[in-house]
This record gives sequence, structure tokens and C-alpha cells, in this order.
Amino acid sequence: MNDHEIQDLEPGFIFQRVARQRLRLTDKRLVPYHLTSAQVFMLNWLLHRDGMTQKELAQRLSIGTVAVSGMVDRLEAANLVYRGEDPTDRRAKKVWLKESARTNKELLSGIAKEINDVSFQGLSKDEIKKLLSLMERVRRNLAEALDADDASQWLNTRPIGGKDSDIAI
Amino acid sequence: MNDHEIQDLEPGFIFQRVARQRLRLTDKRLVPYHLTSAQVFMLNWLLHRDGMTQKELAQRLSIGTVAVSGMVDRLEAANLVYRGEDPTDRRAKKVWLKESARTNKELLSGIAKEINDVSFQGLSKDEIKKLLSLMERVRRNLAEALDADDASQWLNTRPIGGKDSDIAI
DNA sequence: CAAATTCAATTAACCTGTGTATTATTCGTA
DNA sequence: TACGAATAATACACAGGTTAATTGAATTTG
Repeated sequence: MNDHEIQDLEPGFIFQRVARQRLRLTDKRLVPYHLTSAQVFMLNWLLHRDGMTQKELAQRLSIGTVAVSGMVDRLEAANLVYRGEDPTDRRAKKVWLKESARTNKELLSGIAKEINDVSFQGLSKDEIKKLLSLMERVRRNLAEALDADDASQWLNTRPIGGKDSDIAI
Repeated sequence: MNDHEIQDLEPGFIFQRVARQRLRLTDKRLVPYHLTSAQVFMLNWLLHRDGMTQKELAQRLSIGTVAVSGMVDRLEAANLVYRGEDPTDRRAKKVWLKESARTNKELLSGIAKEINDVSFQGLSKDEIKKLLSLMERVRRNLAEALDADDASQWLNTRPIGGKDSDIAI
């Protein structure tokens, strides 16, 4: 297992795999409830505070408003949330929980706890704390970089792979 | 910013965001080359070792063979790889790099390095090492759990959200 | 006030991942 | 040897993310 000329790509690769495998494991636990990890993240924010606009929800979840739109569609179809109007802005829609979602709070946090236990097995409390605080710093670094990036613009267009290499639409 | 009743979900949320924001930033840097992060991960394994079957590639990347199939399609269309036959197994296909991909190795690792620099800004060498080794342990924990999970089976089917809550197909 | 711009949500098209089912081939074994 | 089980790739259908374009409402500004 010395497949390691990788080096530079390795960090991203580990981050990637940890995140994806956590999702996979969580999704497996959620199958009986016909829910997905992403939906649980959203429900959790709503359990914390109801009636946010989709825009606000998107910011909380660090995803685009388009992704929120689709997810609210599915949660609405699943009878867990509903859209209401924003009295002060007719463009916006507020998302509210239905009772059916509210009554299952413990179930969801139980699953979350189980996944954490699995993830952190063998790590001391201090190590877990350290890990999370380092990850939080990385998260902030990336958030900053993305913000800064949006400010400037990135031109330049030179595909690799030769003449027929335009895979973009 | 005390939106923290979250707790149990928080770790997964941080992992999630770090992974996704790294991808977003990387994808932005890759736009000029008409490549995506996932494609770079695959190209990198192939730069390391050519001529693996798609199955092997899937194992290295910890993704399913279906995902590999699609990605190889797109990389083939982009003139960066091609499929060859496996002389010992006519079911299998081996994936080979084209020269056009091989000549851009430094470019890709340059971008990878840049993303790492951004991610780890302000962290000491020791902290980075610590972070990666802790993440690696988490990764192994999750891999084990997923393996164990595949061994047993998960029945039980009880959707939350009341009678009309079946959003599953 | 009217015109121009900004903004929330959505649609469309795409990439990447999943699970399930199919097909063709290989392998184990009776 | 022949048959049944396992396996590699893939088609299909879906979730969830992205960007770009559209629509309708709000806001800025001339």
C-alpha cells in the first residue's frame, strides 16, 4: 500500500473520502426513513429555526438557492415542510416545518450521534476537539478564498488535451 | 453566530463543507482547462499507474464502477484517455493515458499545491500533519464501518412524515 | 414618477455520485 | 465437461451539487 506519489492531491483526497463515506453511512442508516443526509441537514436547521427564506437557508447550508429549491420540493412532497409567503417580500418564500418532521428530532440526532461515534472511534476527546478546530480553520480559509475569488474574475481559456478536447458543452 | 444547537450534526457538516468548498475552488481553477476535480483525481492515479481496469480504478478512487464508467466516457471524449482491452479477461477494459494528458502533469499538481496552500494557510507544519493523520484515522473508521455494514443487512421500513410521505420513487 | 438595476426563486443542462438490473464472460465445481 | 455462481462493464433512474438564463418583484436612481 505505498501508492503515494500522490502527495499534493492527497489532502483533498482524504477530505473528499471522509465526507463522502460519512454521507454514505448516514444515508444507509436513513434508508428506513426515506430520508437523505442532505435533507437531514436542512431539517436540522429548520428544527433550529423555522420560517427562513430559501435564500437564508442556502446561506446556512452553504449551497446554492437552486439546490435548496429542489430539496424543498422533495421535502414538501414527503410531507415534512411547506412553503409560505413572505409578507414583506413577494419574491421570497419561507420554509416551515410540518409537525411530522418536528416529532422526529431525537431520531435524527440519534443517528447523527451514531455516525460520530463510528467516525471518531479510537480518538480521544482532545483529539476530536483538535481535529474539529483545525477543520474549522481550514473551512474559514476556503470560505475566504472563495469570497475573494468571486471578487476578482478568472479569464484565460486554454484546454489541455489537443484539438478535440472540448468536453464542455 | 451562536447557531449551535447543532452539535451532533456539526462534525459531519464541517467535513462536508470543507470537502465541497475545496472542490468548488479547485473546479474554478480548472475551468480554463475544461477539467473538473473528479477528473483530476482520476488522471492523477493514471499518471501514477497506467492501464488499470475500471474496477481497479474504482477501488483506488473509492467510488462505484458506474461512476468510473461515465467519467472515462468524458475523459475519452476530451481526448485524454482511451480504453484498451484486457488480454486476460474479455469482460474488463483497461484505461490508458494519452500523451496530451501526460504532458500536463505539472500543471495539475501546481493547482493542487495552490489549493493546499490556501486550505492550510495559518496552520503550522505540525498542525497540518496532525490534521491529516487524524483524518486518516477517521477515514479508516468509516471504511471499516461501511465494510461491516455490507456484511450485515438492513431491513426495517418506516418512513417519517405520515401517510403521504413516500418520496422514494 | 419612470427606467434601470438588483434580487429570490425557478428552469434547464450538466457532472458526479448512488443503487438496481442486464449482459457477457469467467470461474468453481458437481 | 457442463452448469451455476460470481464478476466487469454498463444502462437506467435518481439525489444533489454546479452555472447560466428567465421571470417577476423590489429597489435605486435619474
